[in-house]
Amino acid sequence: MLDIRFVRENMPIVREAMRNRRADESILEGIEKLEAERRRLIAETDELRNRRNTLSKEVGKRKAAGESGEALMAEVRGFGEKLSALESELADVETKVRDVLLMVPNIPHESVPVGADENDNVEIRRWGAPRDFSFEPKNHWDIGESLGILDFERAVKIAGARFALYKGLGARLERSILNFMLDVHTGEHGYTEIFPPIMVNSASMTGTGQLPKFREDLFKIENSDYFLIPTAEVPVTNIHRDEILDEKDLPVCYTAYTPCFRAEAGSHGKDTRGLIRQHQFNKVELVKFTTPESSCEEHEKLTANAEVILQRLGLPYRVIVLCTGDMGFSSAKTYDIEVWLPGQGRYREISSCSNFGDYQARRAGIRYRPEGKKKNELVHTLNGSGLAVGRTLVAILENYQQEDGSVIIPDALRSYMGTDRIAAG
RNA sequence: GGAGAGGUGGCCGAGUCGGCUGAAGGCAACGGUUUGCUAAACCGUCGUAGGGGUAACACCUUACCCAGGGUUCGAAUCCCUGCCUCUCCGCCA
Repeated sequence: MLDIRFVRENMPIVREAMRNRRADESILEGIEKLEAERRRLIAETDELRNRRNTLSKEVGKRKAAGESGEALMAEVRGFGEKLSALESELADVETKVRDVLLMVPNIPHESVPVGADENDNVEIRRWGAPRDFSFEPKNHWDIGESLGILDFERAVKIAGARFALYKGLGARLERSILNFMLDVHTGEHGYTEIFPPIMVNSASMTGTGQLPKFREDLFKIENSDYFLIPTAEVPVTNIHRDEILDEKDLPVCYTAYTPCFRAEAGSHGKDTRGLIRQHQFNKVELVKFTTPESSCEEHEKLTANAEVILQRLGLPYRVIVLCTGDMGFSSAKTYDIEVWLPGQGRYREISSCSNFGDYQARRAGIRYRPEGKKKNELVHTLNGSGLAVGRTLVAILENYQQEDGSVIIPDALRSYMGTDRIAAG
């Protein structure tokens, strides 16, 4: 959420940001009047309350002095109605202002390229070279099924479309990948491991920005206020909701493995086969809380931390910066890491690393005490996948497939797998 | 699931029969004095948010003692509902 004061004083900037994002500017209609009204009502109610409080104290004094406060009491009695009318009017206006603010996306960082859609994203760098195949590379679902390590048909029977069943070395590969990732991030990159609840309440979903705007993307548990998390970002960022952190503890860096659940509303027909787009998938997430001064630097580091995983696994990838039109709602700047998939002959997203600035922190009330200053300030929050586990498995199957149908296990995973190859039979 | 107890500032903890309590006291923290250094002692500061105000401070004011309602001239203090925590019993992994 943006600061109402910032919005009020910088309307042109806000409007331009929304235009650049292809967001619907019309929700800003009337916000200035509402905000002026809000402040007018605050002044009015405060004034009335002040008079009431003063007179009520006077009643107390008179009673203590043995006099009757009846006359005053009668006078103040009349305040009640006026006051509650004003209060409900104010509450109403405040809700309206807040509702608008919750629908306004973050302002893109100045370094973000302006663009309409994914075609305007800008590639920053590439690592590794796609391998030359002496045969026609297969896609991962064919590889997985013929090796007997992925079973999509039975997953449909058990749950439905967009679910997968991993079996034998397939299940083990998934587990190996996520353990490897966690070991690298905790052991080498200094992140603290978290294993959070994977169902959260609506306050947490609002804190990180999934609610109210993206409800249809979430799975909701019936007869409760619980939602299945779409990413560990939600529970992990909300660890410090409504807290004030010490500057000396910053940056706070967490990594968490969790299953993630997404309704994938509006993506009918996209990636219907294979593991790319599932209702349930595993992800290792990286989350940071930093000072405003260091958030850009920490963003680069976080992205680099995710890249290391691909490098260790020998998977070619590229990093792109999302343009204004393709960025997520709460993000100020996002790098996507895309891994090369020979089966598809193109790069596919495997990680998305975002700097949210103070946008989530304001919603979620996450602040810190700057050393030497009196005033608390909002932290900056960042997160990124480090990485999506299922898609990493896809990339390994496709990049390391052999002509005989077997798959070589990358060196980094062999100790986890207990084998160097997955072969049929 | 049954029966009790409770939710106060960064932490601990007091708040009498509702008024002068934004909240005693302690700890921690910060600034200072003292000290050969450390420790100790002493003095002071020390919640958050909104609005007004200021060049910026100062300052004024409102709200907040789990949340939401209610009673009252006036509520941390009384009543109701919800959420959460703890203890005991039962049950289950």
